[in-house]
Amino acid sequence: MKEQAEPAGTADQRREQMLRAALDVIAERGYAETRIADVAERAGTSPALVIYYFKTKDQLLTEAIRYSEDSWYEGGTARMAAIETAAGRLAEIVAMSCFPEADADRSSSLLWLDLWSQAARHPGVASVRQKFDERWRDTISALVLAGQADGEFGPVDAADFAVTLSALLDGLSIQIALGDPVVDAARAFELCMRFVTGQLGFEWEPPARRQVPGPG
Amino acid sequence: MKEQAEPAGTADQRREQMLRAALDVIAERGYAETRIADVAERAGTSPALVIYYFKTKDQLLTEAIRYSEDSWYEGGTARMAAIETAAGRLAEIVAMSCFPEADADRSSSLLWLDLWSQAARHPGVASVRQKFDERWRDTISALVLAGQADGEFGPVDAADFAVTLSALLDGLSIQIALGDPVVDAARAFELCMRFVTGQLGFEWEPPARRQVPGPG
DNA sequence: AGGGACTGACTGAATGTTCAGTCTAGGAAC
DNA sequence: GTTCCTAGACTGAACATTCAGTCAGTCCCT
Repeated sequence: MKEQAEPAGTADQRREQMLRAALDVIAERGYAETRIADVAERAGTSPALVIYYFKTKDQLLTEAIRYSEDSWYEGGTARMAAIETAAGRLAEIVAMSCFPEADADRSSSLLWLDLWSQAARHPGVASVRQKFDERWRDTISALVLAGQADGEFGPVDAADFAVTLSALLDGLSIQIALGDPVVDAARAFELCMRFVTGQLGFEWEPPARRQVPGPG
Repeated sequence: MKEQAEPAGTADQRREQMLRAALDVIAERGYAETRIADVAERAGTSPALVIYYFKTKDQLLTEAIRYSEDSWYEGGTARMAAIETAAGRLAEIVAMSCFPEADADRSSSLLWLDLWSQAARHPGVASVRQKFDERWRDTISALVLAGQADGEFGPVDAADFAVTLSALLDGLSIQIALGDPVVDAARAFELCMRFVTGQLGFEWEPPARRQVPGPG
């Protein structure tokens, strides 16, 4: 038995280890600049083994992105399930996009920029994004319908609202990810919540559990 | 004398010709996959000449992006100058983002995806984006103030509105650029105008000059 | 003649992928 | 219990290609 950095474990663990390593490197160097050798080094193995698990570099990176998006989404929905009101869950959705560093996988927003630009040319990445966006909009839409059924929200077209809100969140994420001096996470959150409450016609007070920027 | 595709002309013309060629290639292959040889071929010259004009590949691509953004912005503002009402000018702003193909430089929205992802790592590109966004938000903000002075628009914080609208436009541009089946240009335009009119409190009727999708 | 525009032929480094094996665990045969 | 065998995990060393950037020199205009 040889002692590696990690006990190596099963093949599935190895795969996941490599996916995480790939995400680390993508966050640091960007999708296009990520080399197999980097991923291998980060995972404590050789480039050959990386190719052994994922046939090509493209496949590795595409799977890594899917992995990241899935765990980001799952983490969020798990957190949402613990919230009582539809308004609170909607606030959580907005917070997920505005405060990415609060998540287990930090720097998901930087990853999105690469996801979008790669989706333009790589069909594999495009389908990841497509499914991800669809799921995301469906989540918002279902949440609106639930809130309307409860009488929390006013009447708006749920599908239209979902498209608009997700676009707004994407746009704000860009500014946050790129560190725009005018649009930091706190302001993005506030502006977004203002839009949401205005559209759906409800008042929102911070649940005092999650830290929210004080009044300006 | 050998006949090239173009008579070559002055050095400045050559530069611009190369910048245009670079934009063509970036649109086709993406920023990261763009090779000097591609640009040279498209411009009808040799790779060596491209390096002769732009010292490095980075410089070529960065300048190309700046060139594209500038001409997109200038084209838009020129068109806006011909519009009487603030509401009409605001509609033009929204249209600029939603119908990029109508512009001289098509496919500017695909370029944005690369711009954002490259801005995350390349300081040169980052500053292009930074200045571009600032100018864009200032334009919106000034327009809102003008409309308020004319009594066309209701009272909203111009700066907040500019941040929100520009983010919304960015987000919708992503969907349009990537050909999302749920969000085409017409729907994006309609949703965006609904947001704008709702926030600023004015009615908007298509000026009948620019083609706008008829009612559903 | 001289200088700027321009080129073909190179080079050197980077890097994805292949390949020919090595090592280990575990099961079957005896 | 020992031996043999196999499949899968894993590796070091190469291979093949791609591509940015260099250079020595040519052509043309003034």
